[in-house]
This record gives sequence, C-alpha cells and structure tokens, in this order.
Amino acid sequence: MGLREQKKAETRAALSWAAVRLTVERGFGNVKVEDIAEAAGVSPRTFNNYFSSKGEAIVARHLDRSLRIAEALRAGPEEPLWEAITRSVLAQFGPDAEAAAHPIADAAQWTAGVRMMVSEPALQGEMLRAGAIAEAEIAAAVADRTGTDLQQDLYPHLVASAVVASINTATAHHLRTDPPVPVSRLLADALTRVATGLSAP
Amino acid sequence: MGLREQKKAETRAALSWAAVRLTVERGFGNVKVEDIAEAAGVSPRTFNNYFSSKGEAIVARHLDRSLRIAEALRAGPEEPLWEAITRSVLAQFGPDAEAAAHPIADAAQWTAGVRMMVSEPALQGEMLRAGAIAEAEIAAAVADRTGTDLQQDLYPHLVASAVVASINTATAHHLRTDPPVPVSRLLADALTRVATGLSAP
DNA sequence: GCGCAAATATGCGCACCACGCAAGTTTCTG
DNA sequence: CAGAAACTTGCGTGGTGCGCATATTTGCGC
Repeated sequence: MGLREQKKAETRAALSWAAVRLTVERGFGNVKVEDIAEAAGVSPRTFNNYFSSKGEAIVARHLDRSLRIAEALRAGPEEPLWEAITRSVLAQFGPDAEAAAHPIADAAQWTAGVRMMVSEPALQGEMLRAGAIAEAEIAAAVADRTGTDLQQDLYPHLVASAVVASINTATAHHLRTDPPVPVSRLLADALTRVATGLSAP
Repeated sequence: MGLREQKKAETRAALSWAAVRLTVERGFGNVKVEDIAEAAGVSPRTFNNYFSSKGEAIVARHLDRSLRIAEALRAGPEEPLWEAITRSVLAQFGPDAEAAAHPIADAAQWTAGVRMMVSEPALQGEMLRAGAIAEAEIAAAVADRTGTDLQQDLYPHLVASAVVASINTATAHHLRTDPPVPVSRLLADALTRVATGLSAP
C-alpha cells in the first residue's frame, strides 16, 4: 500500500473512531461534524469527502466488520455451509485487535453510551443499512458455496439475511442483558437455532 | 373514532401517499417537503408535525402494514407457531384494499420508479428501520404464543427478526425478477424454508 | 346551544448539514 | 525533477428538522 492509501485509511479510521467516541460520550445530537473533523485533525469539508453523513461515519466500523464475514466465508475451507458461516461470523466477534488501540476507561459508562447511541433513530437505520450492504456480499459467497444463482434463486439471499438478522438480534440482546452475556455465546446459539428450524424451545 | 382523530389519520395518509407518489414519479432528490405538503393540502410546517423526515413519510405505509402482522398474530386462533406466522404475513400481502384507492396508470413505469426509490440509500435505512420497529411487536406476540420471555430469552427476538428478514428478502427478490414472481409465493417459500432450517436446496 | 380547555395547524427563525465548485497542496510516476 | 493525478480546503447555497409563539379548530361539560 502506497503512502497515499495509507494516509487515506488512517484518516478514515480516525474520523470514524472520533465519530463513535464523541457520540457515545455526548449523544448523537450533541456532536457536530465540525467536532468530529477537529478531533480527527482535518477540515470539516474533508469529513464529507470520506462520509456523506454523520451516521455513515459512525457505522463505518460495523460495516467493515460485517464485510469481513463475507471475506472469511470465501476464504475458508470446504465444509458444511452452516459450519462455515458460524466460523466466519465468530471470527469477527472474537478478542478484538482494534480494542487494544482504543482502550476504554470506564466500561460501564461506555456501555451506557452505546445503549444511547443504538437507540438513536437515525443511527438504527444506518446500522441496518450497513448490515444490508454486507448481506449482499454474504449472499454472493453463499451462492458460490452452494451453486445457487443470485439472480434466479431466493435461497442465497434468504440465508444471508437470516445470518445478518441473527447478528443484529444477538448484539441487541447482548446490550439488553445485565449482567451482559458474551456476544459469541449468543451468536453461536442464534446461528444454531436458525440452522435447525427455529422450533419452539 | 372522533372527528379529530379521523382528520388526523386522513392527513397522515394523504401526506404519506403524496410522498410516495412524488418520489416514485420524480426521484427522492427532486421532491421537497414543500411539494409533499402542497400535494396533501397542508402547510410545510405541518408536515413535520406528522413525520420528522421525508423518509419517514415515505415508509409510513410499509410500517403500518408490518405492524398489522403483529396484530394478526395476536388475534389469530391457536395453531402451530409457523402456521400462525405464515397466515399473518400473507394476510398483509394479499389483494390490497388500498390499491383500489390509488389506481396506478402505468404499471411498468410505476415499478421502475419503485426500483429507483428502494435503491435510494437514505430510504433503505428508513425502510429497514420500519421493519425493526414492527419486529419488536412481532417478538412480543411470539413471546406470548410460546411462553418465552422478551427480556431473558433470545428466541422470540430471533423468530421475529427471521420473519422480517424473510419479508425483506422476498420483496427484494420480487423487484429483482422479470417477469415478476408474485410476492405471496416468494413469502410462503421463504417462511417455509426458514421454519425448516434453511438447508441447501 | 355555549363557552372554555385542549389539541392541532401555521408562520417564523435558527442551527446544521450535504454538496458543488474552484483553488491550493501533497503524492505518485516516468 | 517536472507534470499529472489525487487529496484537502474554503466558500457559497439550497434544503432540512425543529423550537417557539400564535391562530384556529375540536371536544366536552353545563
């Protein structure tokens, strides 16, 4: 990667991280793009060269992580579909390498801020949209694995949307529970249930 | 219903319908709030008393329909869960009584406009958010039927999100196919697959 | 019928936002 | 090292969401 793309990726990451941090700390409505740009050491106008809205910046990390699921699905070995899916999903929700770069001082306060953030209507839409974008990639990967056709068959899209729905549900439940249940446990449970027909417990 | 609520519902419906029609005809970016308000015979400021954004107005009918699924689920007879779900969902996508009130002149042109509309990023988020709102109601209805706990159990949320995902996937596939496959057929297929474990076809 | 309280519609104003355009500045390439 | 390409920045504009004050309409008790 050249110096150019390097700096670009750094600026993007800095903007996205600043957007998340400030939103969690102050609330969505109390953060101006100007603040985010300043925190990332860049002009306000530049912000919109990277993201077309505050919400997009905040959700960028979630989107990246979701897209990595599709990557992992393509890269993995031959194995039954739902094993591959479970492996690919859990790999993105394990011990987070990024977490080390942004240490959280007060975990409880951070969680409270995150709860505020995800309850913001404007961000809910953006978050779900990120999932939908990843869903398209996942559907393509599933089509490859199963020999189905994206244009003609409902199946790969259905699987992909069920996977994304499982992720959304598991993370939402994680934020709902107190004390918090680990996301990986909830994810594994959700995917297993979906893969076996969602019969009443 | 008193005269007051009556008029309110009418205004709301008029605004939402105007928003959809104008957006389908001209494209999202070429419709101003002012236009929608004018088409509904109301002041621009009043628009924001009903909806807090253009997107919300456009998606209102979709939201209402989705909420009716939860209603139907509560109202229905005792029967196996997935039978009840399928019945409740299909009831909202049958011969549309609303369609009679708003006859479409050129079906092909309308479909093209709808395709433009759903490809608008801002509206995708709003659409998905409407689904998420209905999802909460559906989850509650499922919890009732299955004796599970919304706060503690993942199951009702998982079922609800899978149902909403099925609807989204089926309608998206409907818009993708040419000639169009009936939505009801796609919906029934999707729900059946989800209820039986999404094994490869 | 009648008048009062509550709900609703409207006008006005403000802060913010997304984005096009036209420089200025940095990085890549031969 | 020079020219091209990519990126950043400042400025201006149209549009939006919403708080606040006011006028109008509706519902309700008498």
